[in-house]
Amino acid sequence: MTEPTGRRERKKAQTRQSLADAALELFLDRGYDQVGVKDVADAADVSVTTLFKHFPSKEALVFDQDDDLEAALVAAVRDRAPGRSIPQALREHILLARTQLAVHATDPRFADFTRMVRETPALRDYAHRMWTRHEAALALAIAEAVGAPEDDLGCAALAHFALEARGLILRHPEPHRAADEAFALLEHGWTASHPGS
Amino acid sequence: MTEPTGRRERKKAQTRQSLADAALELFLDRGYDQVGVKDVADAADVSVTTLFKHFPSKEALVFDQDDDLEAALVAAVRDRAPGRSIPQALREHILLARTQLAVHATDPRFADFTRMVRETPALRDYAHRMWTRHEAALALAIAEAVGAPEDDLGCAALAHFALEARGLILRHPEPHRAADEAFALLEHGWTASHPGS
DNA sequence: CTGTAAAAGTTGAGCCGTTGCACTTTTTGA
DNA sequence: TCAAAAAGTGCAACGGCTCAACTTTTACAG
Repeated sequence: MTEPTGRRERKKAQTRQSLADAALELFLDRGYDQVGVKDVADAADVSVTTLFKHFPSKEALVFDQDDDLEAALVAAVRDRAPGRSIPQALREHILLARTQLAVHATDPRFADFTRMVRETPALRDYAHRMWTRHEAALALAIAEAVGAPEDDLGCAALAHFALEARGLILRHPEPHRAADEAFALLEHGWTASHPGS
Repeated sequence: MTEPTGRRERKKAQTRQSLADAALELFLDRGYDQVGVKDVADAADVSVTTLFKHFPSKEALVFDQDDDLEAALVAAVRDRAPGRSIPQALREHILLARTQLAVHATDPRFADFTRMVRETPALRDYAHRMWTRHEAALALAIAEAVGAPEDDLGCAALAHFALEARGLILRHPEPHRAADEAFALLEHGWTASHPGS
């Protein structure tokens, strides 16, 4: 009984799912700021306190756990195609992962969802924090990839800028072009001091 | 009577000052999160409603108006010493302005103040927003300085990264070294596509 | 099975920052 | 002198979030 532990966790997961579903439904329908946590709790037929036992904040109702995010980020650097520079690998990863932290990327209303996140300050900031939280891990991965000391400032700077580039990219009407330009800048600055790819 | 308008504005300014002083005192004494707006209002002998007539939020009690900030930022680019690159000018400006958005830079407890801002998430985020709010203006100033179109992506990227570099710099134990490294990266990436300084 | 104690879940009351409203007082300028 | 503007006040309320207490469910010993 180590993995699919009992019938209890199932109910718990179900309640959690009901909350996430109700929240997405209401938020997309009326707008994030026009829906209170009480509305979500009522729609899922639980109390507000119960809601906060499942999700640490109102914003978290919309995002899934970010555990994989860090691993994927580190892997993008470590397992990059041979000959590909680290900034290039990061540009690619960020453009791809852009659509991956949603609750359900397969939902037909996915476009509405991303628009809501982009236009709601609270959600935008929350998503941004989910990324920057892994800055230290990314800096370490970069340092390992180039054989630099683990607290190397150049690696820390690249990690910082690469993650912050996301904000610039997402709010631009042509994300792909913005990414190219932003990472071209990092690419040149980076290879100047790290000749090896 | 255009400038030192009457005795009324004096009282208003005085009330405002009382609030800022009381807030700083209490925050440094007990810690930002351990003091409620009610405590500050009581200490300044006004009602909570009045407090919010003077300051738009609890965080704003600690920072002065940021009107000059944008002008100084633009000026740092426009009036930089001849031969000095834009990234270099920005590095210098950010290192200098680092200590300038406080209420009273002359206060003997200034070190405690900066430490509090650095360690209190709400204040750290607020200060960060004060900076990034002027990103568009900075991007425009850069574009003008190099004769690029006003929506040039490279200029926007440099503006974005330069302002975001602040976070990296402030949390590092040796801000000066961190600034050198971060802006060296930007410098190389920037001059690669903008040969003229 | 049964009894029991920990764990999980739930609840209502309440804190904190913030806003709106109705009202009094002060200042200003005609 | 009078009226309009502005500053201040108290109160009630809202939204996000937490706490202490209570009820259910599960796990396990006998």
